[in-house]
Amino acid sequence: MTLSKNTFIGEFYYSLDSKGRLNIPSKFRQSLSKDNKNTFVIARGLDKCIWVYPLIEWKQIEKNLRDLSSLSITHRRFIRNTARYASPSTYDKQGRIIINPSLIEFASLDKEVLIIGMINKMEIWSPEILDNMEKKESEINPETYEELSNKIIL
Amino acid sequence: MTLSKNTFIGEFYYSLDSKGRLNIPSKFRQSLSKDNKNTFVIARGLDKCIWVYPLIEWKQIEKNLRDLSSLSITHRRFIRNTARYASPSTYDKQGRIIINPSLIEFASLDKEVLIIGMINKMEIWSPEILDNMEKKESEINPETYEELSNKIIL
DNA sequence: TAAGATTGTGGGTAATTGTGGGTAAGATAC
DNA sequence: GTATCTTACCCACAATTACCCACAATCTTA
Repeated sequence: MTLSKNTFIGEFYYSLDSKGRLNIPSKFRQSLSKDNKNTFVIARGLDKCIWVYPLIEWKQIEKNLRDLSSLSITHRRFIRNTARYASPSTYDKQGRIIINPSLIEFASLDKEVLIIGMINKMEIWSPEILDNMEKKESEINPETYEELSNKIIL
Repeated sequence: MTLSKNTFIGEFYYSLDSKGRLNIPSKFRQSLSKDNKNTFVIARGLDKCIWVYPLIEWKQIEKNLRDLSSLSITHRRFIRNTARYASPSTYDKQGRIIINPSLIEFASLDKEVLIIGMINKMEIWSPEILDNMEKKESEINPETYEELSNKIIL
């Protein structure tokens, strides 16, 4: 069953093969709308992971980036860092995308890889790296948590 | 008799079979609205149990999560922790959903399972785990009741 | 009370999915 | 122009998942 279009939830352990190919979970493929043209945009995450956007979602980000004024140094740097490492990737008939070597290195990916649904995008992690980060990070800031609990009723 | 739509009350002891299938109580199925498309979303509870949302209820959560910006690390973590362990499950002609192994492990489920109606969702418990928790936890703090009394009229 | 419908539980079969490798077309370097 | 490397496409196969049928126990209804 597919829920909302272009929305991803769940976690999946998949393997990155010797050619740098990674399967997109079937559930994720099914939730994609046609106008994505079987294409994702792959980029550096803000954490030590890879972000994979459906084309449509990425276009929205591009639109938002356009609205940032380059007069601000912060804006310039943000746009540069976001756009610089992004690249499109169409999946093959088996449903696999190719992750380029520089991103594999950035996320320290090995053969076993963890794919996490993050609503508007997916994240690709080295399981070890994510474990370490979860341990290292302190608990979620209580104040922000309060703020979130007002917005979101679980 | 079914009361309000997509609202669950009561408790039921059911069994989890060898394929990880769990029957949804008939009473709960009857109270579901059509637009749920026979689908639930299963997720980690904040306690050591599993939360089962009707599709419609979950979509509201997704919508709220979508409005959080990934620029905030707290938001990212919140989205990750919420979305990661969630997965959709459509029930079969017998009215059963599949609980995936990682959630079964998380909630320490054995064959006998307790399903509790929690108004907007249901909870799935190992009866032993719930007993232990109830024993360990002291009574609900009287002050907390005072605070609640401002929000809820019984 | 008896007959029929509904419900909870179990298992078998067919379709789908994840993964590996081979081959041909295209790009690049010599 | 040829040789080497890269990239996209195709096929194969094992493992998992989804779908179907069966049946006993319970509940409903006439």
